[in-house]
Amino acid sequence: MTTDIPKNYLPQEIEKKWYQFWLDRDYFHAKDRSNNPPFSIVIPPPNITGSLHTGHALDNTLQDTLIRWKRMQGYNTLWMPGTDHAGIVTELIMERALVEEGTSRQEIGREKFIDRMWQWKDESRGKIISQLQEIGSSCDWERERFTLDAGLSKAVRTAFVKLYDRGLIYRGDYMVNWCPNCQTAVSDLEVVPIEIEGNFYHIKYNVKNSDEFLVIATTRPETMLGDTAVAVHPEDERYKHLVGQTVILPILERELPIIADQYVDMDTGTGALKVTPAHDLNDYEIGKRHDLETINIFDDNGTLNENAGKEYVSLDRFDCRSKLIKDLQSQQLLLKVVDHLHAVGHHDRCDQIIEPYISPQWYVDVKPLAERAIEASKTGQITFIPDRETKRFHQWMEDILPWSISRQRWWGHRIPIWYCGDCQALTCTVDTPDQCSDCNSKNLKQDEDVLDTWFSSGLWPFSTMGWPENTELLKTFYPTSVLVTGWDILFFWVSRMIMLGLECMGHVPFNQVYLHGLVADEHGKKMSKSRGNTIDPVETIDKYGADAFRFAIVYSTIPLPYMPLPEYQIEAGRRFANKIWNASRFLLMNLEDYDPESSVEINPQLVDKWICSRFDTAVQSINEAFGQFRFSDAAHIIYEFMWHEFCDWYVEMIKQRLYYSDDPVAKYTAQTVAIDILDGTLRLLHPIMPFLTEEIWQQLPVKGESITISSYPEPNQDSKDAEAEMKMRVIMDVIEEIRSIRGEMNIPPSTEIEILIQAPNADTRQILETHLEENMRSFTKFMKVAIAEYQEKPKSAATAIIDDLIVYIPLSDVLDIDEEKKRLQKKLEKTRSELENVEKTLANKNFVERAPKQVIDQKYERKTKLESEQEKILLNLHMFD
RNA sequence: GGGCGGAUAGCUCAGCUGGUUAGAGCGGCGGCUUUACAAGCCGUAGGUCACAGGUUCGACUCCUGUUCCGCCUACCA
Repeated sequence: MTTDIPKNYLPQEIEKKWYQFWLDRDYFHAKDRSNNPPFSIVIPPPNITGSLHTGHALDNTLQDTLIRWKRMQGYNTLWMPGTDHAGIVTELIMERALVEEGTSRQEIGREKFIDRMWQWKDESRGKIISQLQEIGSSCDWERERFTLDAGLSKAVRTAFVKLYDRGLIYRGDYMVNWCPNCQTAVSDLEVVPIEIEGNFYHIKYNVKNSDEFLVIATTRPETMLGDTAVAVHPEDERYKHLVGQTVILPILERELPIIADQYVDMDTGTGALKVTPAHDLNDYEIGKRHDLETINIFDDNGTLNENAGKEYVSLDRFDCRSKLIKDLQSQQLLLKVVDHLHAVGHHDRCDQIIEPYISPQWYVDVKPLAERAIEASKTGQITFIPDRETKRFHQWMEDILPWSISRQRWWGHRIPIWYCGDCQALTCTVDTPDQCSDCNSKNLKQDEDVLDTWFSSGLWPFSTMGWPENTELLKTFYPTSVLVTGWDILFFWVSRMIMLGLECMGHVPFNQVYLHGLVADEHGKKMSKSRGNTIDPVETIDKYGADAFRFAIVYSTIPLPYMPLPEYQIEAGRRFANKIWNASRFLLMNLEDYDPESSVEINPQLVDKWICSRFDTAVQSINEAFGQFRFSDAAHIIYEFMWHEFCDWYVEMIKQRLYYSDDPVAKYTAQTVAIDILDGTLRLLHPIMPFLTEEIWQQLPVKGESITISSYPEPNQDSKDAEAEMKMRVIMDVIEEIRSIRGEMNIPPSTEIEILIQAPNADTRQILETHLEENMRSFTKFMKVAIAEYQEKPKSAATAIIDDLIVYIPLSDVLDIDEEKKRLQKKLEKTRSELENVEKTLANKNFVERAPKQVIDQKYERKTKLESEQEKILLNLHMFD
């Protein structure tokens, strides 16, 4: 047999071709208006930080799968793509580059720095988009957006002004999480507590005009330079008498009041607490209660300022700590140092230790927005999948704190607030004002800060569709259908979109939120660069092909927080692709005389009816699985059907008709059904493996321009054929038993055997007589099959028992009698133990009285079958005696 | 401190609202150059379903408790 179709599937040559084909035909472009129902997803915009990782591949594969599925179902689908400017992270990358060039952002200035950022954005964006295309993402590229685009910037200003006018945005001096490295405030969510092995430094504070002293235990001795009090618990007998007195702060010799406050825990440390209102959130609260002075001892970059005293000014905070410890030691004021394990906040973008720091910042009072968000979830306007995320969402929303939105950075949306140099009034408008809204002065200066990146991404579901204009696109696609993203950004992003969507649009931004797990390695450990267990998507696609990668991803997407994606799974994806390729190759090679236009009436045989029935079951379960976001299940079902039903059984069984049949209708029927099922299976699979399915589909004798816009299979009750499935079960059982004997008896496939079957039941006999022989030829070489109501057992034969059937395979001299005995003995044991269980159950009065009739009937049936089998096995075993 | 999830074959996971013999992928072992596929085909071995109770005629499945593992959240210096 000759063919020009390669023996192995070679994805590299195929993927680019079809992606371009799809783009050229504009298949991914959504219509602004359509009679078809809408289905829309906005992409979680990747940060323009360089390139994509496996997490992105996962996220976008799932979105593409859903979009392609819905597109094929006839929906007007919009997958809105784009990228995020990602403020701080991207700036850090640029700053590193500048340092390498021997300069810095301060040196080149704000304007030039921003220019450089835009250049970087163009490069990075291009790389990201091409990677998204490599994995096959069917985004509507004509609508691609970037968070700093003019349109989106207008949306940001509009949203800001709206919130400001409602009084929900305010500015003030508060204690924030300050990153001395990035020199900006960061949000609570960006601070990750990391356990570190620190120390408790026990420091002696002498009481003024007394011989007494207090011992203070602290993990951060350098902050003592900003101490303005010492606090004890009001009921602490050890210290009660000292309250109201004064201690002398070591080194600076400042006088500090001893105060009593409920906050102090008597059992922690020494029970005496140094109070540094400027550098600790709790101390800040104590300070407010007791009207204490607030002394800031740090500069923006984490070095000590002049308030720290001459000895320490300009030192880095950790150098200061070391020096201070030495100085205290030399003055005998450091009593002891104890190991102490405690959690310290680190900035998740740069890993530096966060400093609590008082500074002027802008805030959104999100409490009222959060209440609406909770309401939207409780009333079912928005649902989370998996359901456990709903609770997480509620908990966080209920305890929400004001959102600090100003960042002391340059790359981002500058806050639309202008300060008047004359009357000090604030002007907040969407369009850049040319005069003060209060006194009309032209002496205006815009706020230097930019907004938190999440502020602009929070508007993404509608800013990308043209808001604040009331566009056709918004009317058609807002609220979007589903948001697909990792559970780790539920608070960062999803929650903000929900709040801002409700506020700006009056509706939730999406009806469903599917939160997938994070990609892990084969041992369930999260993939991370520091662990060195990452998989590079580009390399993976080069090596295995995009479809194999996608299949592995969908197959692995389980509803757990971490999902293993081992390399062997991607290999399995490649093998699956190759299997489909070859099955298709085989069918295509057998279509030389096939005329799809033929008027010949097909005449389906048992296997044809069977595969159609099985296909229908697959169609039904896959549609259900996708509808419930059970991605792994969908992939399993299609894999099982394609490989183990279509390839292993159906294709094998029709070989007879394709190769040897002299009945043209029989052959034509096999071709027609095979092509039909292959066509349907490819369409089922297309959302998961778009390239391979398109390549094959284009070669099939089926009508249509592209599988991408063909229809997705729907369940069809008419295809269900329980009788065909039952009959095929009998045939398959017999074939499997024969194969098992061949395997265990080591009979080479080339050896022809004789098969004798005893089938006392007339119906079963009929099935075997009609269908066995023709369907068995592809599976085993035999010279003769004899089916009868009763068969005399040949002298030395291997025996298989299936229900009331006995299959004999005479093996005159080759039969290993001991092996055969062992085989039967094993089967007997299995049958006997199960039979005992069934008998025990049926002997139980309570069972017979209370169990449903259906279950009881099943048990009786099972019992009959087992008894029949046992009896026959025993009979055959006795023949050896 | 509060909350969530997990514990099933050597590894990673399925097993839905309790009901025949607990499955898959990968791996193991044995056999096949069968003309679609060795990235394949056939056969086969592995599990007292973490532990202890309870509900039930019946529990991997439901309930309670215990032990591990992972995660989220929280201001204990």
